[in-house]
Amino acid sequence: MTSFFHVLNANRLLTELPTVERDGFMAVCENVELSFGEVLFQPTETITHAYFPIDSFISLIVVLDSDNRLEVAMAGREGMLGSSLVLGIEETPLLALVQGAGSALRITAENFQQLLLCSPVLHQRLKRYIYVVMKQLATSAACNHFHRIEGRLARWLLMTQDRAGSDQLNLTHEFLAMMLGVRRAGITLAAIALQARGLIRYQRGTITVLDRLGLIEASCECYNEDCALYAKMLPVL
Amino acid sequence: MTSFFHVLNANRLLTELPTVERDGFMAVCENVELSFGEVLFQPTETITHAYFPIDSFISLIVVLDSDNRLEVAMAGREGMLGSSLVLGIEETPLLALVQGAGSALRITAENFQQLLLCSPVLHQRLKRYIYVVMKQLATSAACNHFHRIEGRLARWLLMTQDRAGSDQLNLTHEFLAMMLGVRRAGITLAAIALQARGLIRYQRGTITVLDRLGLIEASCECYNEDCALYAKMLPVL
DNA sequence: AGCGCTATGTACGCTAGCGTGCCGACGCTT
DNA sequence: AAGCGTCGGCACGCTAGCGTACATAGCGCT
Repeated sequence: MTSFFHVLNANRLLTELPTVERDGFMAVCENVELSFGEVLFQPTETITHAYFPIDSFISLIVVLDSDNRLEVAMAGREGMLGSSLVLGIEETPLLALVQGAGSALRITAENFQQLLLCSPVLHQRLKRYIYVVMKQLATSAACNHFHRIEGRLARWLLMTQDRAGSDQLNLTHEFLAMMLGVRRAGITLAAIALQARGLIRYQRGTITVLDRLGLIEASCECYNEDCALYAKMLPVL
Repeated sequence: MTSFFHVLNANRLLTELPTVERDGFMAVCENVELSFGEVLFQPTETITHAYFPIDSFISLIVVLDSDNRLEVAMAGREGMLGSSLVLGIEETPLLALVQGAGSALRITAENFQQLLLCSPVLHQRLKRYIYVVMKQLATSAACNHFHRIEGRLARWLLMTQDRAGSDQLNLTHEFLAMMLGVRRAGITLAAIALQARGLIRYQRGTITVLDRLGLIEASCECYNEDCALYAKMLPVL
């Protein structure tokens, strides 16, 4: 197995493709480094590229107005950005903000859409991915409405940990407040509660997950359901 | 802003198709009557049919658990049910509840997926529809989180009015409470406020829209944005 | 060592909405 | 005309979370 293949292998949507499809993809993609805070897409902007994160991850955020924004989805190595290209639409409804620096494979919108025409396996897999995202969006709507900050915070930390592949996350309360659409002080209280239960430890912009199972326990059910849905629709082959 | 429904008496996704595609569709679809309260899909159930409402409309509801449910989308003659079939997935994530009785065109999952293979115009239009739904799901998440009951109620009444094609809606506060994921008493207060402003009138299970423009004024911006998005992505040809 | 920026802790009063329960009014049935 | 089930009005205390403000504490920089 070549190291190049290993890199490709790192995005879960691209694993185990037929050789011809993989080669086709590799021929037209490029490796890019994404840095924290980078904005890949602005809402309603035309998409020029699709991204397949390898060890980076990106938050997808609804911007209602300048005061009200809310993260509704996240894409790491299990997903992609620019999925609306799969539907033949060259615009994105959401703000895409790089939340974990790292690398990603990038492909131009045009090449990507060409490629899909002769990559039925990939195409089908990406349609399944869109279905997963739709269900997650719907669940998010209910979760944000009904669940308490503490449970939502726990869920968010778990999702981030999965994508960062590390116990240690660089996050401020301020940033978390923006993601969850709540006050910074609200995050502080929830974080104190989680820390008091020994589930996390944090200091000045770094949060460490100490007890992953306990955190799952503390999170709302939505975390487990998200995982189960992904596993069902996009199993590791 | 005017609503985008009043002109047509057929399903808007099916209008202005090339003759070949329309004939193909008509050959395999059937007309069905949907009655209030009927459940067309249960979450995670296998979909057997796609529906294209004509003068009926259907609520799509996330069921978190027995206490917590929330409407996240609505499909009337501007949309369809079973859009995941367009993605090649034969299951639905949401509860589909008939909210306005009436007729719809129905087509079996198998026929539908066959048909799409030789109906490029329809296929493309339905992919655009999925994009619209995705954006609406994302916006809903933020709207339900940030906006007050009164504004959300106004928005919901407008959306329902558009799809019912009538000023008079048969709705109880109880039902509205379930849709918006709030208390019945919360709806009563919001409804009193809207009535006091002369925007609606209601009485024992019937709500009449008196001042549509005023109601738009009272609703959150999400209503206008939904309309604008649909108009942009799926214009009348 | 001291400065200053930023992250976090905390406290204040306030509001929206919750859960609940009760009552009256409407209107359908008999 | 009476009875009854459903619908809507309302009131109670309660909670989560808001907006705001200010204080402390860690950390990099000079």
